[in-house]
Amino acid sequence: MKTNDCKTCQLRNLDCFTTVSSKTLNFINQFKTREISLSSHALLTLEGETSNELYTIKSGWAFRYSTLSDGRRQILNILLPGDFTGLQAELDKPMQYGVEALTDCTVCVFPKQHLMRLYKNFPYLAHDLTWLAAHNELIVDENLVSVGQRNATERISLLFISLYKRAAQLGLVESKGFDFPLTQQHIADAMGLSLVHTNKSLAKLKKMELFEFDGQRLIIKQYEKLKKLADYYSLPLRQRPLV
Amino acid sequence: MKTNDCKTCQLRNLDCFTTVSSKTLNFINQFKTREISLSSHALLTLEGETSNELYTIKSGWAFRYSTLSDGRRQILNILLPGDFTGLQAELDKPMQYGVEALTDCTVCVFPKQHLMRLYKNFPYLAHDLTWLAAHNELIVDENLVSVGQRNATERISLLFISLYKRAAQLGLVESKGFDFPLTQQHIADAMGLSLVHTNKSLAKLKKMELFEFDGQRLIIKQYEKLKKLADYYSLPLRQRPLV
DNA sequence: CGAACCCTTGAAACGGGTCAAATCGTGTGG
DNA sequence: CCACACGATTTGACCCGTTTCAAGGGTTCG
Repeated sequence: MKTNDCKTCQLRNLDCFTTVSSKTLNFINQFKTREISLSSHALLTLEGETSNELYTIKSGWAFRYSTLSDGRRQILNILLPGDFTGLQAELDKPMQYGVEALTDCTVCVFPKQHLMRLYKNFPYLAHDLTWLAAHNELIVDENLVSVGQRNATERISLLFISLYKRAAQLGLVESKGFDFPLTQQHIADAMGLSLVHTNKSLAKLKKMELFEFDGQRLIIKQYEKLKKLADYYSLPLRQRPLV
Repeated sequence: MKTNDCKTCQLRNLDCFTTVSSKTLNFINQFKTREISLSSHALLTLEGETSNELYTIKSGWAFRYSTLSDGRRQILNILLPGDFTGLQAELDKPMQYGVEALTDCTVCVFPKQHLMRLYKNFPYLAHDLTWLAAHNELIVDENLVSVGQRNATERISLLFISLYKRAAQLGLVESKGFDFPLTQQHIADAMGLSLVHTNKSLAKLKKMELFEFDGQRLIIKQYEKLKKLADYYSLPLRQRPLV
């Protein structure tokens, strides 16, 4: 048994992920070419680089971003364990975005070249991949609504609510709090705000006692109020595939 | 032969779309349950509604949008002929977004229920579907970068450049111009700007002679300057699947 | 002890939002 | 054929949220 065998993957024990047949699991296991360990701030992929690989975050947090030529950076999506990325890019074409680790991460790597083998032999898995691609878009959609229509405090509220829910699904939340590796600069870049204004908006929400930071932990003190402020309407939760 | 036979679909004559085997084409043809004719302003799907269908725009323009409870609306993506939507939503779950026609449209409808049959028997087609889902995300990504990082004139420039390229691919551009059914309110809602400021920014770009309107036609007068202003780096163009 | 990073705060400038009103079609009904 | 309504576009004035500039303080780590 390989040390990094998919059969023993801790994520599969979480009931937010679907279960798959052992035959499928075997395939995933041999489809996976390797596992990467990234330390915080390390880059998984570069903008403009070509990549022939697909990635699943096994542990840790990362983010997908895109920068303009003058350095302005937009964070497109925060990646949590179980999240999948790499499909957006064309084989042999430079990618429009990069992926950077927020914490130490382990990432499972799959070759794009053999993707058709998956589609030919594992239609259910293929269907899952499409689901994941569509689900990723939904998250970007949500971000776009925030950045386009909400003001600073609403955006931050929504970000917190949304990450809270995703973390909770993964069993990362304990007594209303979870490890939160984003700096204020990350929040600013994700929400299309300046650092200074992000700081002031955070201070405002803090004074309203909607949340607090305990070191690196974000504690959601008043979930319902935060939700209302963000005008949040929940995405339907269901089991999601893990590739 | 059905009147709306996929084999005679005009879109397939465009060389921006991949060709498929006649067997596959037959399947697509019978997979399609019906065709919808929408008039301008008509709603294809409603926010919060459940839909068990997938849609391809056959002709006309439409847009996907999401609104907050107080009425603020974000346009997520403009849909042109050949564009595909509906994957984002879960079967039996309410959708987060609606789709509205910008012009008179015809839309091809496929049932989500029988999607697995496609995955089981047409792996290449299944692969195409995933590609389409990922490609859709790329467009939303691009919008998010705009809305998050660019100022008003940059955003509008990018929107025009991006629609120009998409229209050109479809053979809709003639002597630098193409039919442009968006109102200034649409542009505002897509770019996260107010109507008034959109109008003033448009006036500014118009005075710089970067573009002009000739009735409903948008004419790109200085493509390169517009591109530079938008800090545009082009998406790789390749043939794309048409389902 | 300094270097690097992150968070915090104040003051001033500005881009974009809001309010209000006029103009310009374009289509409709009397 | 004119009158009117309605939607879309313009324009001006004012206001406010956010950005920018600047500086200080905290913490970690070599």
